[in-house]
Formats: sequence, structure tokens, C-alpha cells
Amino acid sequence: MNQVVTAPPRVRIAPSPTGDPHIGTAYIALFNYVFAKKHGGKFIIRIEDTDRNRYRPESEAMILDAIKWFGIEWDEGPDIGGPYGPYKQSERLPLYLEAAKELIEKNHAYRCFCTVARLEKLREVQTANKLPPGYDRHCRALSLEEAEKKLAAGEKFTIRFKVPTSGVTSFNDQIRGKVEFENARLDDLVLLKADGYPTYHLASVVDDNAMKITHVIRGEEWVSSTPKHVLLYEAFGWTAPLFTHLNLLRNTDKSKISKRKNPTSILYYRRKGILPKALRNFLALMGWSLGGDQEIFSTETMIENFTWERFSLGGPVFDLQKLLWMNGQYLKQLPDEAWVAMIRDQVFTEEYLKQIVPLIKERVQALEEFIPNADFFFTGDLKYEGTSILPKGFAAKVVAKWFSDILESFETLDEWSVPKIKAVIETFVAQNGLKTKDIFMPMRIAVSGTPVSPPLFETIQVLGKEMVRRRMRLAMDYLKTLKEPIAQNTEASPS
RNA sequence: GUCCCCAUCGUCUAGAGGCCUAGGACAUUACCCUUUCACGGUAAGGACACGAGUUCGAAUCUCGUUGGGGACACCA
Repeated sequence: MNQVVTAPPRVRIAPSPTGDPHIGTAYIALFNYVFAKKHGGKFIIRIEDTDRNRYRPESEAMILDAIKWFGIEWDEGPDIGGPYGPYKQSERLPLYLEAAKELIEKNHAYRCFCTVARLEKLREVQTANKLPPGYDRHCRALSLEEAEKKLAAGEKFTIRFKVPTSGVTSFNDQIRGKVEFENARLDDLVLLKADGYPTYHLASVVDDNAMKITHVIRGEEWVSSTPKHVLLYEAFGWTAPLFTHLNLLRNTDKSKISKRKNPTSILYYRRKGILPKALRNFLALMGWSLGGDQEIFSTETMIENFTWERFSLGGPVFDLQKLLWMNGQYLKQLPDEAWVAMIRDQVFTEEYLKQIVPLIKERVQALEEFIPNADFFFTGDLKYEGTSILPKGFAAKVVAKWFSDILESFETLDEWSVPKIKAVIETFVAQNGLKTKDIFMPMRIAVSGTPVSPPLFETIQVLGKEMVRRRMRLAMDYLKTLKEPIAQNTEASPS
């Protein structure tokens, strides 16, 4: 387990640009970075944009930006290049094609003409019969002629890996030790999709090899596909890197951290005013410790003292409260000048003020009224009280469900703009046979904390998706605490 | 359902067979400091999941049980 690192390691993180930069990415990045620096190696960022359905063009820049803010520097990456570029998988497509072809030639892969519908049906039947779902290797048995015929007929196909049907595949995880899987339990995974893009499995193996990655340090969710990767390395005749699977950050209920239950966007924490060094320290503690009682330590100290032995395997619950405490510790140490600069540069930014002013200026008569009218643009979590969040005649449970549905629609938005937000709300109102006023007041109170505020859609837009999501979730939590049978004519009173 | 991983206070963890009557931190409670609030200080409650074994001795090693998590996509 205490492996000796001889050559300088090359490690990478491989985020996919499918949305906001994720806190889990920062966590994994930190350990990759620290490990690399400890041993004088290189830390690389590679963008895995092979899923064109979930691809969000704005996401890549956001991820790089967020990691930069987080305070760890990469030695090679899509923006700065490096000796093994390009560092974006969509720009490396020929490589994967060639690799897939090579595997077919070596008889380690085959074309699969099964339709998505057939696979779905198959899975359905398997689950119904309580069998583990998996590909039944239907096309593996296809003769060469049959395959050629389908190919000539222009049938769509994927390329699947021919996984050995017997034997055992194992790997030595740097913190878990030897992990073994029976090959018979593995199914023939897709390497190349019908659209010509590779799956993660193919792309990451090909790239890790091409980029001379020595250590793959990634999340625990990859443990069960690692034997497939090992088998791929063998099929190619390449040496596999050393694997390390870190435990996943968890919600309070111990499930894998999710935006439903926690703010997961790095942007949220930046906006909140969490200091990068505090976040790094906190995330480091989610699985690693210096050894004694010291909890506050710098990333440099972590690098100096880093060993995998000090890593613990239990899935750590992400505790916002402790992060806040730790952030406070760091904040207190900062000189006043730093505070002034931070408030000017991060809180009252020109960009943010420019968005807020047009919403406020028509409702005030003197500048001093600005802050009281715009306070909720600058505060974080709001406190809800009373029952004014409930429209007359609706149960709290119902309103919570509204919020949940609207939040879901917000998630699908490809652009956070007033027209799109408006469309979501209006569609929702129409589909549920509500009156506009039914939903406006609850929404307004949820996002601004007050029944008197600037226009709703603009407010939502300016607050930003992360903040709106957070506040609506908190409002939903609050709604759940309201006693169901609300006395009809009770005045709204603080609870 | 199948496979894999994991298991110390509510939470993050220290603990690598005797230093453990299990230590620290967050949170909680009480008191002190204080015009208030906060900070700070002091204190309290609070855990080795269970059962077998190995051993003179087990939180620490082994096995089983239970519990939790992850994976089983033409997503990563």
C-alpha cells in the first residue's frame, strides 16, 4: 500500500463539461494535485466531452475558471496545451477510432448492431427476472459475413469490447489493496458509440496511455469499471497506470453528494465568499488528516506530509457548518485591507451592481434606500417565517411540489435568461391550471425573502441559478415544517 | 437482484495489540468574559455496529452477521 514513487508521476483530472463545476471535481483535483506535487510530478486537466447530449459549451471555461479560483495550477491542459495535446477529447476523435479498429483487428472487439430499443427491452426483462442487467453478447456471435452485410446495408453500429468470459481480473488499488472481479460478471461494454464518439472507457484508457498518465486517482464510482479498463490495457498491450479510488463526498443521508441535497457547484462557494484556501483545507479533511489534532493546515503543509496511509476510507458527509467555521478562522486572520479589497472586488462588483441597479432605482428616492431594498442580492441563505409564502387555499405540501417541479425545469435550461425563466414559470402555471398570482408570491418570498421586491423574473435571473436553487430548496424545507392544517384566518406571524 | 467497497461521538476524524477510563474539531448545552451580539475561555453530554475467534491482552488482527455506500447505459 505504501508504494514507492520512482519516476515523477503524471496525474490528471478528467471533468466533463456537462454543467456547473462540481465540488467533487475540486475534491478529486486536490488529491491529484497534492500527490503530483509531493513527488515532483505533473498535474493535468483533460476535458472529457464525448457525450454530445449532455454537452454544455459554456461549461468548459467555467470548470477551468473554478479550478483556477480553487487555487490549484495545472501543468498541462486545454487552455495552456502541453506535449501530449490536444487536451480535449472531441479533438482527439481519430485516435479513438483507430484504437477501436485495432481492437477489432486483434479480435478483442466487434461491431454491435443492436438497437437502443432492443437493449432497453433486454434490460427490462433482466430486471423483471431479478437478473443483473447487462448486454447478452448477441452480436458477438455474428459471423463476419453477417456483419459485413449489415455494414453494407448502412445499419448503425457500436463497437463493443470482447470481455473474456472466464478468469479473474484484479488490480491493486493504492488505498484499498487488491480488488478482484470475475470476468464472467463483466459485460461487453461499448467502446465506440454509434455517433462515432468514444465512451469514457475507451477514451480514458487511450488518453491515459497516450498522455503517459502514471496514476489514475479518481472517485469510488469507478471501482467497478476498473477491471474493464485493466482488460483494455491488456488487449492493447499497454501497461496500466496505478489506480486509486477516493471515497465520494456524501449528503447528510450518506448518499453520494447531489445538488438536490447540497450546493454542489464550486461557483456557489465562491459566490458565498468561501476562501479557496479554506475550501482546500476543508476538502482535504474529508478523507485525509495530518495525523495529530491539527485541523487547520495549508495545502503546502499537506503536500509536505502527504501519504496515502493517512487517507481514510469512510464516505465523508459534507458538513457545510464546519466549512463555514473553518472559513471564519481564515477570514479572521486576514488584514483589514484584504477585507476591503474583497468586499469591493467580490461582493459589490461592478458587474453585479449594474444588474441590480436597474431593478432598484425606480423604487427608491435616496441612495440610502439602496441597501435595504437590495439586501437579498447580497445575503446568502434566507430565513423564512410566517405563512405568507403560502398562497390562500393551497397546502404547504403542494407548494413544495411546485417548487420541486420548477426547479427541475430550471435545470434543463441551456441559458439563464429572463425570457427562459419566464417561459418556465408561465408554462408551469398553464400546465397546472393555476393563476399567475398563485405561484408569484411563493416564488418571490422564496428567492427574496420578502413580499415586496423587484420584478420576479429579473430578480431570479440576477441572483443566478445556484442561489435560486439553494433558496428554493431551503424554502421547500421550510414549507415542510409548516403544520398542514393552517388555520384559515391566521395572520402571518413569526414562527 | 448481482458484484465491489466501507464501518470510532449527530458530523469530520486521531488511534497501526498494552500509552484508551478512546483524544481533537464542528454542532449542542451550561457557565465565564461582555452595554448587546459575535469572538474568546471553561465545562458537560456524546462513539469503538453486533457475534465468534486469535492473544496474557483487541477500537486495532481473522471470520461471520448487520448496516451504509457505489456500480451494473450508445453518461461520465
